[in-house]
Amino acid sequence: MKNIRMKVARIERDMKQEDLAQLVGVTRQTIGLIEAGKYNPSLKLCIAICHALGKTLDELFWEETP
Amino acid sequence: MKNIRMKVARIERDMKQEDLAQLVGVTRQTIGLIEAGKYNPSLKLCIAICHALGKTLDELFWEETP
DNA sequence: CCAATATGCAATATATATTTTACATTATGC
DNA sequence: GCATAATGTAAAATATATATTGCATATTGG
Repeated sequence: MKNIRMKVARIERDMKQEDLAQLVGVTRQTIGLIEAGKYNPSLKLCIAICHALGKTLDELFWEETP
Repeated sequence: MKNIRMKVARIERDMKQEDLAQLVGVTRQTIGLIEAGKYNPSLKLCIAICHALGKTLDELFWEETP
């Protein structure tokens, strides 16, 4: 499922996918695919993205429904 | 780094590593290695573990320090 | 103490996240 | 409209999470 929260948080910070990618040390494609919901990212990467965007795991990646 | 919060949450629920493993659909070894801090689990697995233990991502996996 | 259970640990195999490269499509400013 | 930047997408290669098996060690209950 698409991660719209992550995309919104990124745009709030006026970042391109590539900006975020460089900040967290991955490729632009990886960021795009995570936003598109086509990747199941690693915990470390999730945490790095959160720090880069000033959010927490729950704010960007939590899902209530089991 | 060892994930002591996850281990505590598991023991609070009186679960063995194997119980949790079955609940979230992985191997006992995978749970053990995550608790030992030797794996960088996927987001989906983290969320499944959280649901099984009645916690959220921030409670079990968040790290303040960049 | 003993027996059973739970956990640690290591090697190999497999699945999948991530990279790399390249091109197509979409948005944005002028 | 045009030019440029931003994003989507796809195939092949690589890195790494996870599975499997087996055995060692620790822990717990009797």
